[in-house]
Amino acid sequence: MPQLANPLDLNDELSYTPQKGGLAARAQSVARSNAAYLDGLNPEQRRAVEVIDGPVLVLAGAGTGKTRVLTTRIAHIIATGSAYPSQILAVTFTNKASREMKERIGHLLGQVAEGMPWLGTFHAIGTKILRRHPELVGLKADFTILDTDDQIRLMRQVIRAEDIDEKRWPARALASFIDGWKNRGLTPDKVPAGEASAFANGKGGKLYTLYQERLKQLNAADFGDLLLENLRLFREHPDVLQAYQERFKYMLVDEYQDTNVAQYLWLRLLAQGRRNVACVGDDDQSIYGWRGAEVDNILRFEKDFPGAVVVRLERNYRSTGHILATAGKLIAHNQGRLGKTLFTDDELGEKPTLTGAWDSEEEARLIGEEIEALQHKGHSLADMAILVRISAQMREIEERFVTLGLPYRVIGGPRFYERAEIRDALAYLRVVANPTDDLAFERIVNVPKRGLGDATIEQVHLYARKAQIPILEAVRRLIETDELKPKPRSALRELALSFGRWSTLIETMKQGELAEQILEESGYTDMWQKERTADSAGRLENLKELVRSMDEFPDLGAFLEHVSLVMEMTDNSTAERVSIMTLHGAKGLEFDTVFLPGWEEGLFPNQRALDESGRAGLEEERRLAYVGLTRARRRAKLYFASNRRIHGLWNATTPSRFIDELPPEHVEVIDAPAGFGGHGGYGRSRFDQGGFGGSSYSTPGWQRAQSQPQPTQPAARKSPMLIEGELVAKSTGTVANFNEGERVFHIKFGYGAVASVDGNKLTIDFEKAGRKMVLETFVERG
DNA sequence: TCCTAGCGCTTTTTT
DNA sequence: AGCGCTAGGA
Repeated sequence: MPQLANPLDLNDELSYTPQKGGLAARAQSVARSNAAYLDGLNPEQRRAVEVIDGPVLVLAGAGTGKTRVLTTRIAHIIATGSAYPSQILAVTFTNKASREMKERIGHLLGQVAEGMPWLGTFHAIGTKILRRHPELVGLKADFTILDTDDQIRLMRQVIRAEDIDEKRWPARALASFIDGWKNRGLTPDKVPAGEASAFANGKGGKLYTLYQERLKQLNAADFGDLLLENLRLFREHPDVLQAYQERFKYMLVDEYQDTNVAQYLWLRLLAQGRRNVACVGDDDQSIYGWRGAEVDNILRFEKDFPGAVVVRLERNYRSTGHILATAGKLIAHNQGRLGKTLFTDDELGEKPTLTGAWDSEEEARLIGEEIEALQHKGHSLADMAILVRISAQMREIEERFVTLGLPYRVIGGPRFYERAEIRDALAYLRVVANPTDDLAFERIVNVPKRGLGDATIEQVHLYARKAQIPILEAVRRLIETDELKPKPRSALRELALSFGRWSTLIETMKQGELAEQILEESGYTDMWQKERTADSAGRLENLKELVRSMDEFPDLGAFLEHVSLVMEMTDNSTAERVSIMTLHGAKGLEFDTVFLPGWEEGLFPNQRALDESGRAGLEEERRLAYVGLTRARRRAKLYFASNRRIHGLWNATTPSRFIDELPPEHVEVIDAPAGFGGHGGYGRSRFDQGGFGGSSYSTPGWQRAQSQPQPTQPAARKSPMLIEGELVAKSTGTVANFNEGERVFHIKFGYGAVASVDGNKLTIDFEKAGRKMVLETFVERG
């Protein structure tokens, strides 16, 4: 390799000699003593591990030992002395995946894999590279990484500066345009003209350019830039690219089906050097098309790398036979697959079950009952999960679990570092660590309230712009003049002095302690203590947790870097709980029992996915269903409800088309739910109806059935339906079909007049609630 | 400058 | 229904 000047001199690590007793040395001795790590691999896995030279594509179906192959392959490369750990590039999508991989490599080689500096997420590795050559892309080494929130605030500024109506062209929408472009590796000059003008009457491209300029002024990069700027770096500086191509003797990529264009280009540039690249993925589990992932990347791997070895992993070690057959039949309905058929030697096991519920509340109740039943049989709650299509489904399930006292945990809810109080605290710390971080400063300049309003902020902003200096510096200068009104002036002086003081403390104080002092002296803690709302105690608790976690890092800078790249807090709670999460969140996980509620048209497949992406959207939804089913080791339990509340309104729903695509011989249809309304069957229900001991008929569907006819509900149910029929017959009566002008009564909105009729949807002018659109089934003649 | 009533939106989520 | 944001008034 050519001699390169700093910081391109990569020889430091390339000339590395294995330390005595270090990772590589140990691994080599493992290899010499017969490569025990290869034991237990099936022939395909073994091939995926042992073919280390040249391009390899591993098509790894769900549960076929993908992670094992990846980690063993790394171990093998090291153990055979083919490369040092520091010469292997291994990329994942999530921090979780890279953590897991680090751990498992450590296990394989008998110690923690600290010697793998280039194992990480795309973004972490992109950042690492950028921090080595920041000046080549117009940044400084301490550049700030903006999260989505910062990003949108900055775009809002840009939009306002251009005098564009924010109502019509919200920053959020611009953010998704720009994100989309960055995902595709497009710098402002490369965006197709048509797309660039789609936003804000032709100003989209200009806004993108302005936004990028602002980022550079602020010495900041957003998530997209972490990769995009790498691409620019590699393209504009071939010597740098070459140095990395030579450094990375072997490359491994996890979840290759999820790569977007930018990531693909990045990988391709690096892999063009030695061509020792192994991509592992499953086209059937590609569920991130909506955020730019290109399944095509996996489909065209063989074209990009002629002569690539393709290995299919189809032996499934996770699920029992019926489950696998069900999932396999479902996914076979997709076209354009690379085509894998999973098989297992495991027993057939239990058939997946399908249960129809009256409404979503009953669905939640049935799930709760099933969980309790399993629990009584000795199953652990930790081995069960409920996988939903959208987060909104979680609420009813949670409510039910709270009623039952069933411990649960929601995975992937609002994230710790995204909570307002945490972001505020972090903003203080960011300014202390880097006084030029304008966005952070602006965030907390008036939090807690210091009597600084828009007018003052605007004034400071203007001054800073004119003088080309950071805002905090502008504040320092302005308070020496008499341009500010006395009150804001003294407030700003106080704040500037505080920041000056805190900055000097960095050297001497441990970061956690410093944070505590800052939160105290700034009045931030006070602010929440004074506000006695329901959640203020929780917020103070979060702040404490933040301070506590900070000291695990060597210094403030390391902590902040961690926060911006790893937006999650490690959850150490080991308590035994049922997990509730979205199907997306479940990828890569597995459970003995998986509950899959909400298999209804419109919800799953999701109507919006269908509307926006048509057939491709439908296929992605189907892959999502496949992912859901294949999470189950022993039991998969599917549910659909006939009525579901959407945005507050009850809607009649039909079962998902995916249900019809399941193989009947492998699925058990649970007939009438064990207890319409709770316990026991028909007779008991009748008894309950008398109202003794509290009626368990509390579902809206039931209440509705009691109050009015249900002409739109097909009489599909068996015994419960009969009861309902009886009740329906007893209640008011006539088949509802409303005419304009008719006076009606709605249980919630009261009396009103029908303004127009559209199928079963009525637009009604309510006397109290105004004009609303409601379903016909919710009103009666008044 | 701060507070509040009203309006509009609402899939999935990582980094 | 529920939330967040904005505009407009005190």
